[in-house]
Amino acid sequence: MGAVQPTPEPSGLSPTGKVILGMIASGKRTGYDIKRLVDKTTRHFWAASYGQIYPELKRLEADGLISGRAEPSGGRHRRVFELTDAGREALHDWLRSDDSDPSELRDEGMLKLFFSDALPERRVPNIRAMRAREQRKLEQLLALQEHAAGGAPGMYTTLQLGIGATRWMIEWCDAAIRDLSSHDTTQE
Amino acid sequence: MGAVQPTPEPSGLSPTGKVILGMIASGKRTGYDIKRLVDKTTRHFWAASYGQIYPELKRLEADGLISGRAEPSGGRHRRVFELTDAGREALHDWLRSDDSDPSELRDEGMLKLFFSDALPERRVPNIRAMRAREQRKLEQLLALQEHAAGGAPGMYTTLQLGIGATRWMIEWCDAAIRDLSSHDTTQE
DNA sequence: ACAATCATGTAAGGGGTTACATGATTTG
DNA sequence: CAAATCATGTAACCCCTTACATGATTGT
Repeated sequence: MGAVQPTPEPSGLSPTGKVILGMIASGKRTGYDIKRLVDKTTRHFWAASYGQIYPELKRLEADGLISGRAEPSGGRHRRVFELTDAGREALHDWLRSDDSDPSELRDEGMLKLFFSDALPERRVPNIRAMRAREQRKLEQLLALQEHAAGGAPGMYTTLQLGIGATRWMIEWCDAAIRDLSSHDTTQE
Repeated sequence: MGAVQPTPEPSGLSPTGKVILGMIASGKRTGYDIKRLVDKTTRHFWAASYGQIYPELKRLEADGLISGRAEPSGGRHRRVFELTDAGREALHDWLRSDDSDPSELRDEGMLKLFFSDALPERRVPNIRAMRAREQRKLEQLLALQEHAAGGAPGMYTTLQLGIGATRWMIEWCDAAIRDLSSHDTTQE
């Protein structure tokens, strides 16, 4: 009864806190820098928006994990953050933890496929649409590849994983389209 | 200025609304049934909780897309829902739409891998932990397979997709562990 | 001059989970 | 008779995105 104790995260870090600490670990960054970096690198498996980033920067600073100082560029408002010792320790603690939240996926194309018995003639078109989305994603990842050529191993490895998984999905779609097209051409 | 108009979904259906209509399309269901079905089938790419399901059932009924009637089993409170004509139409409209929200992934293991340059000795152990999670997921999916043997094509196909993708991930982890273990045994 | 980019921040709302409260029925 | 399962529902939070407000600087 009474107050519900908020399930304490193993690391104490919020989801967005993790990505912020990680991004700041490789150099001083502004909130804006972090957003750009996330969009360019982790976006396909871990997104973040301004509405999360700026408030979380405040919280992390209040908790003593990062420290920011004003570094205006011209007359332009600008706060650059770096890790404190406690922040680096928190990051390492998190990276050392063996348990992670299970990966979460939400895929509307798969849901449509799952329910496609309610409208069987849409099954193949929907798989074609899935394939098109994966193709677009693949192109985006491949575009990042050259930019990330001389990058750190972590970045390189996750990008290769993303590219490989996306290619696998495209091939799966092709195989599924072939299979379904052969033995029910139009009618059941 | 003034009121912010809430970006209207193409189909008008909320995310949870989609899964509810789809689940009810194949037979009359209670909220409890829907939760069980989701956990047994779509959970690995589309989750839903009681806290979403029951309020959404009310909304869908208020919108005339489903209709529920009391069918107590013994003295036990029980409301069974089925699609109205409008509900079936809404489901079909959604299934016919070619655009879907892009698939979203949130994977803490990949984020740790991305930042692993901050603690390189944890790189391989973290991939091993990812592999273990995927292995557990594979076992769950394989367990569903026999239960879903005589199931509808949509269910069968999405399950095969999940199994295939998970297997691909496990193999990727194995290859990555091999590669990383060979050319930096302990030191850089 | 105009547009693009750099830069910070907030308000409102959407969507979600967890934990709890409640109680009947079935199964071992 | 105890435990599991069936069944409904809500309150409290958490996390997140979108859209907006604001303004300086840089590039064309």
